[in-house]
Amino acid sequence: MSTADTPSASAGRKRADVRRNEQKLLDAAAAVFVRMGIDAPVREIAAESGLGMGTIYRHFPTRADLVVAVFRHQVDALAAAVDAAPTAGTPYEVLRQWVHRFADFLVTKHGLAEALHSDQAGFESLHNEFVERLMPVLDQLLKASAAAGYTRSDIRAYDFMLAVGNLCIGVENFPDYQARRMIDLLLAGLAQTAPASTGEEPEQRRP
Amino acid sequence: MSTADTPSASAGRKRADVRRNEQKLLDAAAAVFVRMGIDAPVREIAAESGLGMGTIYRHFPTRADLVVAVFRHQVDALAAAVDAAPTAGTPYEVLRQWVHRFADFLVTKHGLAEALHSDQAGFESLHNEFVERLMPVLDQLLKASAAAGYTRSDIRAYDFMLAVGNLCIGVENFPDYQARRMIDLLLAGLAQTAPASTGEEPEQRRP
Amino acid sequence: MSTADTPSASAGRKRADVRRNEQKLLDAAAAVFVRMGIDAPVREIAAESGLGMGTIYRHFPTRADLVVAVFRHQVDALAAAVDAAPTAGTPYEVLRQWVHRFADFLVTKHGLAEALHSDQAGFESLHNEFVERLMPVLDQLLKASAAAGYTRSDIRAYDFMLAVGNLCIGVENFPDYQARRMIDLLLAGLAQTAPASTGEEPEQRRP
Amino acid sequence: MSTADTPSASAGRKRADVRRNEQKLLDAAAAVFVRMGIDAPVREIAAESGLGMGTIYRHFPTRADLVVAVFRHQVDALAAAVDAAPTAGTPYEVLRQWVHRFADFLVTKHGLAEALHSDQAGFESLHNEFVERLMPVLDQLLKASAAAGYTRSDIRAYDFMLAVGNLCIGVENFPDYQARRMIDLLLAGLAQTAPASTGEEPEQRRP
DNA sequence: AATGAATGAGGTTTCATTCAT
DNA sequence: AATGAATGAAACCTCATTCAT
Repeated sequence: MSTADTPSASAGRKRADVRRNEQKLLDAAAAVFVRMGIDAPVREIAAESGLGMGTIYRHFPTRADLVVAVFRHQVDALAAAVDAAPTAGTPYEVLRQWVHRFADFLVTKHGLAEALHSDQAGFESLHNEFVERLMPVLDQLLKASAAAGYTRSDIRAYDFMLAVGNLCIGVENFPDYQARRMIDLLLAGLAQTAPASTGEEPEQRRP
Repeated sequence: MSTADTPSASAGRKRADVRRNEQKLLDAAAAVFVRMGIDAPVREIAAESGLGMGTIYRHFPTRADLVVAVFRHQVDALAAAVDAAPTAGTPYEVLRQWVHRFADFLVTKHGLAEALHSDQAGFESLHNEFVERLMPVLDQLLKASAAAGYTRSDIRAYDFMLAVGNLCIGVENFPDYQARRMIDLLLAGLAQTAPASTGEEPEQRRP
Repeated sequence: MSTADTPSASAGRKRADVRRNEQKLLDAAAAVFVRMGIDAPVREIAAESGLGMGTIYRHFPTRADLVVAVFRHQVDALAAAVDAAPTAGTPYEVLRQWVHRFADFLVTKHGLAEALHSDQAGFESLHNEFVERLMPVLDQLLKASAAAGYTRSDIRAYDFMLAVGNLCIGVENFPDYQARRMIDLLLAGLAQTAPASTGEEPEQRRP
Repeated sequence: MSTADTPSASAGRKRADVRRNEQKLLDAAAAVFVRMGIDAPVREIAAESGLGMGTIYRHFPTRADLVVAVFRHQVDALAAAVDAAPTAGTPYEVLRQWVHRFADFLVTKHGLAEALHSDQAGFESLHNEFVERLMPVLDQLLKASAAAGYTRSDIRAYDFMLAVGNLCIGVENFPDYQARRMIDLLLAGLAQTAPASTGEEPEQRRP
């Protein structure tokens, strides 16, 4: 009666603990992933989190579950970013900014870009998660830009997304590699639409 | 001059055996790398080659040594290709063809593109090998194309090489991913030189 | 007199709950034992019962306690069977029927016969339970049959009980094994008493 | 030439070592099986043998392989025993002696009798090994005894063998259990053939 | 009294690497 | 020089059991 669904002191407390532990795990995993890559030993994550190994298995039966969970937040944010942005510029510029934000995300998570394309069994779900959440967003951006005549319309969001992801690989291991420039190059290639054919487009593109 | 380094009859014979074994190992490793990836168990390679594991370690103390050796031949061929090619087209076309040949090479070697950017200790030498052998070639091609006005001149061969390599990652695991189109996009970005600023360039570019 | 030990209304209610839970546990355990054997994970039983694991430990601190409790009912029934039976035949026939009923019991409980002779620490109590409850019964049957001249009198109930139990082992894993025939063989061996000592017995035995 | 197939010093030595190690493993496993049962940790056996765990897996990939190997010798001896014995008595007596020797074997190997009927995956091979090697022998003994009129002819060697094996279970855990007497009881049951038909047999049986 | 999250010992298995022959 | 047996560290995963709520 009284305890309806108000998180009562006792029931609520327990749930809070559990959630806190899950957060600890996610934080620890994120840290360890940065330090040792996505294949880090479970024990390492357990140690980092201060929790037991069994707890990890309870929360995330599969390594992929953990990886997906670790990054879900940021993937969500990324997916939401496109709506939040107050259309700061041309569709092409919006696209460009989002792509770089995507790259930011990948680059700051050591091993994430690599894991995205891993052939390791069990990482399909990670790949899928990204594709399902982000590809629609990117697709929308690409279509808008193409519709406005800024970019080619024959590039698939899937390919483009993976390509950007791939270009981020190795940034940390080879500090001399300038992934950003390559991403810009790819974006430039996108912009190089069948240009001078009519001559009107340029004005359209650069008003 | 040529045979000068043949020691004695017996020693020479030995050397032939050794060299034959080395070749066996390289062939076996190449086959296994295709089958199981670049991280295949040493024992697997030993079995494939018909030789003992100890022999592998004698010849190639480090896994990277073996990997480098396995691909050196093809790297050499790639490096030589640029001279051999009878300038079949514009510098940009030559560049384009070489880049795709490079991609061919990476894509057909399961796991090679990945290994190139691996952070696994011991794979720097593989990276270095590629950089040392191929970057000069690519640099030359880029410079030629830029000098002829086809492409931007502010792109470093190092970045471009790694970028192309990166774009090849995942081809086998995600068959839907069309790496070639993305490589072409990158090349297109390269071509999109500082464009309509003067208006003369276009003629220069497509004579 | 009878309800004298009911404490207070509230406490009594509690007790009812507790008893109900205990029954749930016993039912669940019985089901799980059949499904997964006597060593089934505690969690499995908890899940089956709808109760928590801690509750199991409260009621049955030791696995053996649970096992014993699960089967106590049927052990009791078996112990009682001898009185209930309206002496349907010769003492030997009564003995034989009881032995087969005992075998029925063991065979239908997956893993019970095995557990009875397990060296796993903690199963002594199971063994003891069986010995304490059933051996007296069997002893009585054996003595009656021997006294009537049907069977040897030099066989201990303890040995015989364990032997019958043992003969039931493997019935499920090796469907070709015909435990019943072997039990009958054992019973036949029992009947082969030191024969013609007096001369009257034989007629009595095989009329 | 000279090294034909004579176990040369170098080649022969290695092989000898390997064999010696295998023997060490078998001895160690036998000891550990006695001490801790047939499910003893691999590490324990490794420790006992003074060899590494990997060596065990090399020699005996499966636990069952090891178990079978440990007991093969004695199984062989048991299988051979029937021929070696200089027919010391009636067929029934020969049968009886062999059965007891079989029991000796099982009883002295802690956990063997249990393992023979284990439902643990992977022990089928142990069961099979026993059945294949020993059942024919027992079958022959049973048939001989039956043919000479000493015993019933309707008992299958398979059942009888398993029964004897079963009766040995628990000898060590329950020192009060007299398995031998039960085996004799089973044998007695076997002998109690449809006797009184002629009346001569009894004399024949107990001269 | 009940719950079930957390713990971590314990067992398994794989493979890179060494080294005696 | 070649061999491959041996080693053992590492990683995985499962549950019995405890204990805070």
